[in-house]
Amino acid sequence: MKILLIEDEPKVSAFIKKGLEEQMYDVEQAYDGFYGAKLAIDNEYDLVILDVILPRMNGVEVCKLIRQQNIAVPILMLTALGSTEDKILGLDSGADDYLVKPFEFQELLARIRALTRRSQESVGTEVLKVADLELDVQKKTVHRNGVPISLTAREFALLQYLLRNKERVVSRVDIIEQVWETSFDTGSNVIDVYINFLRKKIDKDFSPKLIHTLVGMGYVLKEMEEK
Amino acid sequence: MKILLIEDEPKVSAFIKKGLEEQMYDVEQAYDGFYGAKLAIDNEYDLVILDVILPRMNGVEVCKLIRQQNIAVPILMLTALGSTEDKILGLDSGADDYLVKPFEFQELLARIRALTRRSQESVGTEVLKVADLELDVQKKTVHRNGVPISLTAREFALLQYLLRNKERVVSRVDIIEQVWETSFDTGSNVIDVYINFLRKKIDKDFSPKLIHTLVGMGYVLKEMEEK
DNA sequence: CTTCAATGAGCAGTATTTTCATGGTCTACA
DNA sequence: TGTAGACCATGAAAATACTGCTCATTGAAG
Repeated sequence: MKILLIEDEPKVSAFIKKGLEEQMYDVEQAYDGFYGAKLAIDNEYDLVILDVILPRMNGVEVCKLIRQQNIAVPILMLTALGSTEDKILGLDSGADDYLVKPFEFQELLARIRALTRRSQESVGTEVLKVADLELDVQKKTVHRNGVPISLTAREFALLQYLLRNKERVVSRVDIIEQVWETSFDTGSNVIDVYINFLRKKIDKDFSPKLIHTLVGMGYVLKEMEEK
Repeated sequence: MKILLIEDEPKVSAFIKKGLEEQMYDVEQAYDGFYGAKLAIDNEYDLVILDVILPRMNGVEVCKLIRQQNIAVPILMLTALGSTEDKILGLDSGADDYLVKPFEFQELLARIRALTRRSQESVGTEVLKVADLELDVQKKTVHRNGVPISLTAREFALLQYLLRNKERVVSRVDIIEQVWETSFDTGSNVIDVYINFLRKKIDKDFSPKLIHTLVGMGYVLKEMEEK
């Protein structure tokens, strides 16, 4: 569990770091807002603890910047500024929790547990399902009705995307952007071809069919009640 | 945004409810822990606000019970118990935040925003309705009186436009511009034809009729009281 | 060198979109 | 009350767009 601690006061930072490390957290430190933001954006942390009053860039700005980069890491603001106004400012800039100094270390730990609980849950075996089709994201295996099915990397990525959006129609543009990670329209029919591959492997010998075409709209993965 | 408020003190509950409703939240109330837990488990809320001291089942128990059911709804504990020990107990029972009474209402609102931010971000499920007709923008599905109806892309776009302007007369020019995305008047009657297609699929086998012609003006989608 | 994933091109078949022609309905006005 | 003209509904056919699938080529991995 990696935590980024952005706090300019060396003694406070060291104290928190020590306390967290006793709980087996892996702590990295930043001593100013700008560098802290850079670390948060370039690395993957499980939590950011963020002081508000910081040199070079204040905590609220750091928070906004991180969120602007579309990074969803939990952020806990930790500061001496205890007015309701400050709290609102902090929370509305994208922080998930706001704790006022001085605080009891046990409370900080409890709040850290609450914030990191969700991401911990998801670690482990993520299995996507629809009807009798199962896809294990970590193991990279796919089964339909218990029968193992082997897919290529691209096929797997496509199926995974369809599963994450099951019941929802996804357009070719969505697929190209998310699975192929290009938005450049090559006028190609790769997607059609791959949908075809998946159909052969996943739908051909089974029923009900799960991959459906909506002409002019895209594809859906679902058990169809209609038609 | 639906919030479940579990609080036994009627005056406090009413006060919070009123304040939340002013912010356009949809609030349901429970006055004891057992009933509150039942509501939280049987329904889908965007947030649960949970008092700790409650009749029949205390807040910590409620929280544990909800989490045992594998329900990930954000839970905000709101209580007079302000000791660090109480906070830890609350947060570790599965709550996401813990606010001590008395509190400033603005802080509660900010914390609610922080807790609900994530679920809002997630792919919103936008459903347009009129009478017993429902259209899911993402899933691209249409139901009337629970019966699934399949539409082509153009039909869907037209119906979606009518739904977004339900109760309001839209002219042929509006439709051509918004749905066909051309303003060039081709002197064609495509729109009439498509209205006809929609009528067959949506109004033919149902009642009341929803698509109405206003001669010389255009079309409306609404439940007609008159005529 | 062989194998196989990845992709583009082409074409046939199908579904959708649009046009066209016909007939109906409503309204204004003599 | 009758009728012309504007407006609308609808079936069918034509035009078009879209999709499924095969095949050939490329390029990377082993």
